[in-house]
Formats: sequence, structure tokens, C-alpha cells
Amino acid sequence: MAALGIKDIAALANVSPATVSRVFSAPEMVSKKTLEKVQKVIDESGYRPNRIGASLRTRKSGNIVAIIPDITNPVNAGIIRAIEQKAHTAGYSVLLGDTQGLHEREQHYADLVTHGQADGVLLFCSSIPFKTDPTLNLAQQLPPMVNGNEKIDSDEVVQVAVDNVAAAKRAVKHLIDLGHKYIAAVTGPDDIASSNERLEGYRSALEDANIPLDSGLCIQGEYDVESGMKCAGQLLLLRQRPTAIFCFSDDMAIGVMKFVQKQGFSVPEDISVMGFDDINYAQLVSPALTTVHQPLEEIGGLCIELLLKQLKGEYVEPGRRFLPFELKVRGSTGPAPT
Amino acid sequence: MAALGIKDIAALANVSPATVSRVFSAPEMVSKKTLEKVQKVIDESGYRPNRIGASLRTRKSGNIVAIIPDITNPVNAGIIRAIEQKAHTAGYSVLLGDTQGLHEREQHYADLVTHGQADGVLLFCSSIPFKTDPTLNLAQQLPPMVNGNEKIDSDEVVQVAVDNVAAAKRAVKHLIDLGHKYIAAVTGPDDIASSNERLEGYRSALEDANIPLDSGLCIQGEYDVESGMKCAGQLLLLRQRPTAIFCFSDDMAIGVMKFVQKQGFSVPEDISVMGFDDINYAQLVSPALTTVHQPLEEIGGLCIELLLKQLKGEYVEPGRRFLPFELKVRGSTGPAPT
DNA sequence: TAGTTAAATGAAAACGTTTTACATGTTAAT
DNA sequence: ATTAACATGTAAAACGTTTTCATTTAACTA
Repeated sequence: MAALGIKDIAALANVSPATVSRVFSAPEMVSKKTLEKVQKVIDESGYRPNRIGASLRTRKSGNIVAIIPDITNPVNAGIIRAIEQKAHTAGYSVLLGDTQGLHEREQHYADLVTHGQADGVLLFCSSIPFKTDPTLNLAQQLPPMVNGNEKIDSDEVVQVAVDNVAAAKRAVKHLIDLGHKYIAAVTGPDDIASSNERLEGYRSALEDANIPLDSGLCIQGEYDVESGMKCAGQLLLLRQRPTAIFCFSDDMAIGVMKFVQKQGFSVPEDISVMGFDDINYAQLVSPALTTVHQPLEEIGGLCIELLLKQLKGEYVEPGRRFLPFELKVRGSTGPAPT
Repeated sequence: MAALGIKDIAALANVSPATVSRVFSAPEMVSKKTLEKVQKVIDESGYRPNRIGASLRTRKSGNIVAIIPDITNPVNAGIIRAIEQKAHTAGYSVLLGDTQGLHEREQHYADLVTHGQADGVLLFCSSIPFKTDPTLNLAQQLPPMVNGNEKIDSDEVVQVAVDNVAAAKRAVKHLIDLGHKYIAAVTGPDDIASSNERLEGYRSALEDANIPLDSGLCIQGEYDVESGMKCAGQLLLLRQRPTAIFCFSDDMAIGVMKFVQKQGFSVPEDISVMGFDDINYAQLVSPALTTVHQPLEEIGGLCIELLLKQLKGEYVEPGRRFLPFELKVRGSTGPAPT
């Protein structure tokens, strides 16, 4: 069953390939009569137009590639789902580029667009995986692209995220308001921009409250549950133990909560724990996790929207766009022990 | 900066396009001298071969499409990650088809292969989204495909999953061994094969123990946390309340646990709760969830392996392949109250 | 050296569409 | 009846590769 092509259909229907093509892409410019005739042949033959052929001609693949560190992370999964839905209704398919944090992989997936396999990039990491000529205008060297959830150090790329410094600041303020003075931070890897921004917010909140910054209270984690546990272990060893721990991800927060509870402390009576992200499971652990809500659906949605706009050829103002976060106060934070 | 093609490179290097092509795909059959010459031109010009052009000629897109109900479900996310990794090292990119359980979407994504945009399908749902002629041999009408984690009613398709009936049976036996007699089941949607298989395992375990089947104890959920809560609500209303609840997903189990706890029951003293899947968070709720472990990595890995084999043209024996499950006994199950 | 074989290269067709430029047929206006 | 204008349709080029087959070049053999 050698798949038949547009020419075969044309022959069967006694029209030219051009007409068949128009039946799909511009039916209004073919007469009703021939339209029906061709349609009938198409239906009867089960003809499936080959999109590769079309892509070659139109120079559009109909794909976009989403580059994310780890699909297993609920934050990313939520964003990806939103993207996928909207891309689908816009007629695009999404290629999943799970990098596991490897730059080499970022490169690889970015290459999909330079190789014509994708028309645009959704980038959820903090560096531009394209070789660019620094003497030239950056924006002109980039394909349609939007950076989500992270920060790229350039005001020429369009970016959407939550205001991490404001959000972290708000979170820490919550702890300060509860009377905490020894507030630890469990950060993410230091090559991740969002983590550094959250750290800045943490510092800023302490500064506003005239609480001296104690670098011993800042521990670097890996954003996952295990590293949360590990960091909690380190924090509990401190001579002056923190009364509150602000974690830069819910997973880490859940990890520290588990660990401190296992050590016999109670949350929040002895130690308050705060997360960041508001993944589904944040409400389901005990006690429910106080955290900063990120609007995943909106983030993903805006990213893809802005990308689609670019793909349509519309101009999209570069720069950052902030989406609103929300402090979710639940059971894992409480007044500082006296 | 009109992207330059293989002909331009050929011209620049004073060779034919064929030679340039060979530099990439069969460097061993071009002499060292010309190889270097061409390579130099390629490097200097920053030439990126257009994969669409190549695809058209070779009739291979280099993509595979993974059709899943919901990427937000940790089970699916885990599987997809495994797939993505192996696909990547094999030179394939994966198109993500998140269907939200909609058949129409399954169709759409399956169409990607009939349209040449993907070379094979990984199908994580329980019906074949291709129109097939029932009078003809099924296997010959299907593209390279493997069905994962579900069950399709045909012995002509290659399938990989956990033995759901055995697994569910094992789970219920655990509860029976603890002395439970009133064991409820919170199932998934009844058009999902895996759920029906688990139900069968549940029945079989009861039968073996001579416990009469009480259909009032079987409630249909939606696999997610909310539906778990809802079902728990119904179960607690029963005149003869169950002492154990077996949920067909961890999410639902977490939901019922939350709910029964909120109603003042304690788990497992009053009611034992059992899940299925063993997602990460199963260990992190309180009490930790007893559940059936599914080897996500292995499932995804085997799926993609079998698909790659087919794509290489090798024959793959159709039929089901079972991967081992494992009962994880944790804190949410205990002896039946006396 | 001439003859033979093997290795390296090139010319051109093919993959399946879209689209431009043009041709034909039809209608409306004079 | 003649022409202009328009509606439909067509032929053919183009998109960027790969690959078959023929040809040239290089490398041996006798």
C-alpha cells in the first residue's frame, strides 16, 4: 500500500495537484463543483497529505520545542500541560526537550529549530543555547523564542515568570511577621537564576527587618526532596538552630519537613517550614505546607501565546513579564517559639 | 542571512552536493583530503543541514509521538522521562501528545504518523486510534507502535505493562492477611482497561478468601486526589463501613486518606488505605502509603526500546510483556480493628 | 607501460508539497 | 459582437536533502 500523493489524487479527480492543494488550504478559491469532486476522491482513497513535503515547501515544521530541566517536576509538568493544550489548538505540536539540567542537551534541543524541525523555542532554563555573535544585535540572531520561569541576562529576549525576588521577600516577611529571627534558606543550585533571585528576596526581607544576614543559615539544595532532607540535617546541627526554614521549592520543603519531624521536632511548633511553588501535594502533606503559589497554567499559557504571536510574524516587545504570585498560608508555619 | 544549503556548501568547497551529504552520513567513503576541505567550509559557514529536506527524501522524520492521558500525573511523567532519555540517545525526538483522556485527541496525535511527522507511536491508552479495516490483518495496518501501561484488546499489538490483575490481587491479599473483611475498592473510569484488570484482581483475591463480593463497596473514581476524597465520602456513609480501602491509584488513596482523617478516623487504626503506583509522594504523606510499586523507568524504557527495534525494521513479537510489580508495605495499612 | 580493479566523486532524479505566473473559460459591459 | 474583467484551473519551479548509477581518478598488478 504505497501511500498515494497529491498527484495521484489529482489524477484520480482529473484536476491538477494545485487544485487538490487548494482544497485543503484555500477551499474558497475552488468552485463548489470541483471541490466536491476532489473531496470525494480524497475520502474514498483515504489520502493523508504528507506534512513533511508541505513543510519543506513552506519552511514551517508546525512544531515548537519546549526545553525544560525535568518533566518529572510537577511545576514543569503543569506548565507543559498548559503549553501543550494551547499549542494543539493553534495547530502546533510540541517536542519535549527534557534536559536533566545538562547544557549539552539544551544545545541539542535548541538545534532542532536551526535544523528546521521546530519553528520556535520555549526555554525554561537560564542561558541561551544558541551560539550568537556578540558584535551583532542579539534579538535578530534568535529564532522565535520565549523564556519562561527563569531569567536570562538580556533585555532583548521575551521572558515570563513570577517576580521571584518579590515573592521570596513576601514569603520571608510572613515568617518575620510571625516573630522568627533565625530564618534559614534552602536554595537551589547557584547557576539557576530563579534561585538567585529568591535569595535576593530573602536577603532583602531580612534587611528590611534589620535582621543580620547569617550566611551559615543559607544552604544550597538541588530542588528535590532528598536534598531537602540533607539540608535539614545540616541545619539541625547548627549551634543556633533556625526556628524557620524557607525552602526555594516545595519538594525541598517537604523533604526538610519529613526530616525534622523524623528527628522529633514538630512543625510548626518547633520549626516553621515554608515552600515555594504550591504543587498539588503541598496541601496533602502534614501539616499542609505554607508556600508561594505560582500560576503554572498562566505561565505556560502566556509563554505559548507570546511564542505563537511571534510565529505569526507579529512583533512582541522583549523584556520580562511578571505574573502574580500568591502567598498560601497553611499549617506548616506558625509563631516563633518563645 | 538566507540560510545556505548543501548546494552552497558544495559550491564553496568545489565538490558536489553528494559529497557534502556523505561528509555527514558516510564520512568513511570520502577521502581524507576532501573531507577536511569540506569540513572547513562547513565550520566556517556555520552550515546547518535542514532535516526537513532530509526527511522528505528518507521518509523518516526522526520523531516519535507519545500519547498519554495527562502529563501532570506523576506516573506518566516518570514514564515519559524514561522514554525521552532513551529516544534522545537513539537520535529521536519525542512529540508529546497529552490527550486529557479525549479520544479525539488520541486520533489527532496518531495522525501525526500517518502524516509523516512521526515514525512511530507510543500509546498509553486503551484503544487503537487508527481507522483500520477489520477484514484485513491488523498488524499490517499499524505503524510501528507499542502500547504501554494499558491493555488493548488484540494480540497483534506489542504491549508492556505490569500484570494489573496479579498486582491488585496481591494488594488485596495483603489486606486480607491483615484480617480485613470489608474491603472497599475505589476504581478508575470503567473505560480504562487497567482499572478493569485491577478490579478483576480485587475480585479474585476476595473469592480466594471466600469473602463475598459486595458491589456496594466498589466505587468508581477518576484516578485523581479529588475523586478519592469524594469516594471516601460515599464509603463512610455506608451502614457497614469498610475497614480497608484499596484505591487504584496513589492519588486517590491520598485523597481518601485525607478525607477519612479529616472526618476523625485514624489511618490505619480505624481504616487501612492502600494505593497503587508508588509515586514519590506516596512515601511523603502521613502515614506513608502502602502501595504497589510500578517500575516506571523500566516500563518507559522497554516501550521505547521495543519501538526503536521496530523502527530499525526488526521484528518484534506482538503480545503482552509483563514487568514486575512490588508490594510496598508502609504505614497506611494495619490489622483490621477488632 | 599497459591493463585491471578499487576507491572517490559527480550528475541527476526523486521525495510530496505549495505557489507563482500564466492560460483558459465565463460573465458583464459597452 | 467585441472587449474587459474576472473566476477557475494548470504547468512548472521550488523547497533541501539523499541515493543510484555512471564516471573519473587513483592504486595496484603483471
